[in-house]
Amino acid sequence: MRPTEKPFTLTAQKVSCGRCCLRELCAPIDVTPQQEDLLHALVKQQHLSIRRGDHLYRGGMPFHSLFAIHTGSFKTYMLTDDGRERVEGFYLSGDMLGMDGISGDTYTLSAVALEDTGICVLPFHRLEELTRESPVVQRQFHRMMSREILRDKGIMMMLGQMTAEERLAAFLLNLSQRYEARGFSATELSLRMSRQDIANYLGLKPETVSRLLSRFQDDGIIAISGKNVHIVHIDRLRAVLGFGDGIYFDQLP
Amino acid sequence: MRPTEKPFTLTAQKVSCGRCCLRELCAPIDVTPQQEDLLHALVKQQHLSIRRGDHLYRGGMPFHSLFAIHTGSFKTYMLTDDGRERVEGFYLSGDMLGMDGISGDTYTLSAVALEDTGICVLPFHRLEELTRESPVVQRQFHRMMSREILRDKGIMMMLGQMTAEERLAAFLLNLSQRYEARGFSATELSLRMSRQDIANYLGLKPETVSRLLSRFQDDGIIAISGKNVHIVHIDRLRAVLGFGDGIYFDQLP
DNA sequence: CGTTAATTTGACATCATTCAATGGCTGTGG
DNA sequence: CCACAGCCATTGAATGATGTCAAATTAACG
Repeated sequence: MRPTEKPFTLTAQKVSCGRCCLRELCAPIDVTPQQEDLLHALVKQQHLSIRRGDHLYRGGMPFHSLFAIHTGSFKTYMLTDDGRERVEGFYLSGDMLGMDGISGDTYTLSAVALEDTGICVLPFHRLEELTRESPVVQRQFHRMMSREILRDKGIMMMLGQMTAEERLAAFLLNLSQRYEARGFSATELSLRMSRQDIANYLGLKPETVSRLLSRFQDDGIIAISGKNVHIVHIDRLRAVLGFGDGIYFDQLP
Repeated sequence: MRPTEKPFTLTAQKVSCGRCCLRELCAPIDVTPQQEDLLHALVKQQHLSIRRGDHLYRGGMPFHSLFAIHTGSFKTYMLTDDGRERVEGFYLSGDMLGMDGISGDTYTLSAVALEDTGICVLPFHRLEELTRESPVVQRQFHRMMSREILRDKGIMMMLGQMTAEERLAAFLLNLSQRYEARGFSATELSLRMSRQDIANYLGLKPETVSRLLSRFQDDGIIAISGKNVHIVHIDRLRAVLGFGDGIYFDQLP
């Protein structure tokens, strides 16, 4: 029926935040080399490799550390009382994971690798010590947490008042923006998550996501080849959102 | 058509966190009297009265302070690009406002008083100083921010996978829980916000909220008299939610 | 290469919205 | 105190978007 498009490849590999996997803690203010050294001292001790499908942490596990994604991507989800899962977010290289654990002694969400990944471990008590020593690091850490709050507000906005079509457009544009910030192409997306995960995240059913992707393709806005999505007309995708640029529905530019 | 029920009155006035309006910063761990004095020194300098309908802050205003609600209630909302508003939350006495401003130099949301209110001002740079001096205060502040994140995750869960009926039940149960924690009746709610605000918050239309309230009343679960809602069978209201107790859709017990 | 799971697509049902009309409350000024 | 205006809330009927169920196709993986 619909022609199978040629497969796409990602065009670059480097993370935008220079030599640092602590994008979240460094951005948007440039920290001094000295402060960056402090942060690196924090993380360079412990690295972990998590294979696709394995968990970085699970809800209920004791909380000790935050994690910065060095390479790869994760999804986080929350289990409902009756055992279903609710996808909370997708995290790419440079993103910080584990902030859901700070308020209690345990993690609330679960984080599972969408591909083979490398992550940096930040013992939280060390980070707290560090923030007491350096007001700049403290401020950055607070900004990071507040940014997570804003991101969630943005998702709430999406879930609360966007149509299915708008949600999917916002999702694709958000990914595009984040890929671009990491040095990948903004128009050739490699979706690491299943349609079901996307649907769950957007508060929709997989069938709806599938239908909408097909509709976008029929309209010539995107071209799909399995997990690869080529954004043909990013302006028309933005037009689907009307005025809502998705600036708030965001995970750090 | 439906009989007008007798009006209800709230049964108590006191805030649960003793002499402190900093519920969020004190809970759930008991701070020592000494630490509490520190916190009080923070806030006792500045108090504000905001009248019903007036704004505590607006999106775009420069961020300097957090606010603890002493008496009264607020709603927060975000303006969309085309001028409509999206209600983000309702805040009661003891709740903290303004955390949306930490990540930038300006507030992102706007906060408007739903009734005449009294609030305590916490200059953020003072709070940051304080957290550098006291690891306990620091931890509490981090918990508070993380709790805001969890709360938002809970709302996302609601918006993402609950039906309209479940959302309204969750909303009423959440309010009930929070009223009770503040020494009010858990079954006699005085809704300070309009139906439109409720609908907006829940991602629904006012007509739907109105219809569902009527249905709950017809079913004998609640009794409505204008802005006063009497929960007749709180267990049946919980049953509407199935297993989801709304434990995550919460604003500190 | 075969088995299994994921995705796509169609037909239909359902829930929530939209449009429209009525009724009730609140605050204001005479 | 009453009357009026304006907004908010309720209710009904019809529409439309998204979910449900089922089947066919494709992709994933050992």
